[in-house]
Amino acid sequence: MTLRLFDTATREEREFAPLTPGKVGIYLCGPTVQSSPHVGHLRSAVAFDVLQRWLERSGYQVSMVRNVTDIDDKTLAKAAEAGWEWWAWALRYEREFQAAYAAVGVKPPAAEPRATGHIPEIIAIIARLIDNGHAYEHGGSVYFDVRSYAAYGSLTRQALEDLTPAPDAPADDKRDPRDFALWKARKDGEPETASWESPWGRGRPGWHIECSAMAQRYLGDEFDIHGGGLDLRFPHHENEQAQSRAAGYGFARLWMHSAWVTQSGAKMSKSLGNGLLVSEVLEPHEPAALRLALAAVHYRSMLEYSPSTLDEASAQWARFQGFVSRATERVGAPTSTDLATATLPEGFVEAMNDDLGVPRALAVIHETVRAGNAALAAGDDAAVAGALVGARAMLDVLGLDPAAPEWAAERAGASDTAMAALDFLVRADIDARAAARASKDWATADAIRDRLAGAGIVIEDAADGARWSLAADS
RNA sequence: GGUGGAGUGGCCGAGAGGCGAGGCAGCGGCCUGCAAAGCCGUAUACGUGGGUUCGAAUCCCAUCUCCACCUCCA
Repeated sequence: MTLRLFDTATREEREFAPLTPGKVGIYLCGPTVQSSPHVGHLRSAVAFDVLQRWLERSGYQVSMVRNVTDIDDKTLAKAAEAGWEWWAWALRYEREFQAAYAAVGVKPPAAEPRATGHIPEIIAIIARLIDNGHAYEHGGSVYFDVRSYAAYGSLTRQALEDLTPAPDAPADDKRDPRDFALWKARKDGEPETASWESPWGRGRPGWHIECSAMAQRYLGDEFDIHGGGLDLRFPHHENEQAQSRAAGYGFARLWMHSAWVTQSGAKMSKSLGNGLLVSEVLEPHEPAALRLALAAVHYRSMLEYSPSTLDEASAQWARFQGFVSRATERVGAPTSTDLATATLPEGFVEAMNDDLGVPRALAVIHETVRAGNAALAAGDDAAVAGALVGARAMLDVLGLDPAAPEWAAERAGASDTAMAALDFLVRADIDARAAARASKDWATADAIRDRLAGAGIVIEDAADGARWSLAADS
């Protein structure tokens, strides 16, 4: 069975066939870096990170391009208000986004281009659109002529006459009120550094044209997948597609859109004031639990976020972690080759191939972990080893292998040497407790356990002796 | 007004004509000195009203409610 993906443009699942065999080019709309990232931003990033990991596991070489929109009206306005240079303001938030992505295990993209670094490419496309009659200049600004392009509205199935006017310029300046800006003439009061020379005078690019230019620069005239949040479909993606295709390029062959995070049914967003900052969520919870919570729901379904969401994810994460560490202690860690070549359960593969069915894939992982835990209790080491390899390989596809370096290090928040030293100290207490238990001195044994618990160290008794671990953060 | 999406057990969430996904919480049991972890078991679930069908959460009709995009938005 091959991978099938839901194409938002045709609204149906389609068999995925890359333009170039063995390779996949993906353009993902990244953040507009004008304020701190919230949980919703991470959901989109995690969803496409899982796509990348599944494609890679399936043998493809993936070029993921995720842009940074580092200039726009809001960035300029907010920076001015704060007395910052706009570029310093943008970079500050770009760093916050990068840190947030990294925290939840999103792989760094192959390219992370900034809009302001691609002015020549942007100008070239605009010039081409003017030449072929799909764009026109007025007062130093350039607009896309929506009526010149018959397919306008096709991505989102909207008729031109049903749309409300684009508000990015006075209607008088445009041939049609729904025309949108490709190039914005510099306005009085805007910083000199926020404008560039162009055939139409100084100015800066419109939002949509940036993505058309960067996608083409890194992925070519036509590429496999364009992704982004569902809220970008219109006008952003509709306009991107119109520009690029009107300019004569094939552009994206398939569109994927991730749904958003809701709270009490309402979309999480800054403008509604219900945006939950990543920094707030990560304060009491492990990043891996946040990633699990965001990945666990199918990417096209709304994800209802509540205070218990992270508690539940933490519990699941502890279950995965517990099995992996117990099983590893018993049968040893599989080699990276074992993990890379492991045959994944059929149910898992089918679920992932069916438009990334992570919820069903997760169910298979739970089944594997349950079988592994049972084998652990039964002393069936061969079965334990099999379950360990399988579970880790599947979890890795979701970016959630507990033994992967990013999570293993995060868990302890300490280096290997510090952990070894801690183990040496705790071991003495465990031995003392074992002696007390041997002589049925339960009071002493419990006192030792309680004392360790007070220090955040959890003791678990097993048939072959006690083991310790650090308590979960939450 | 236009274009879409959603209503599933206490909660989160899959599924999309016929064996009650999975997780979290709860309850009972096993294990344990007690715990913890783990395992086993445990649910009159599919917004409402009709209809089609041997059989519907899944199809059809009607209806109610909620959400989103058409402003910046992942």
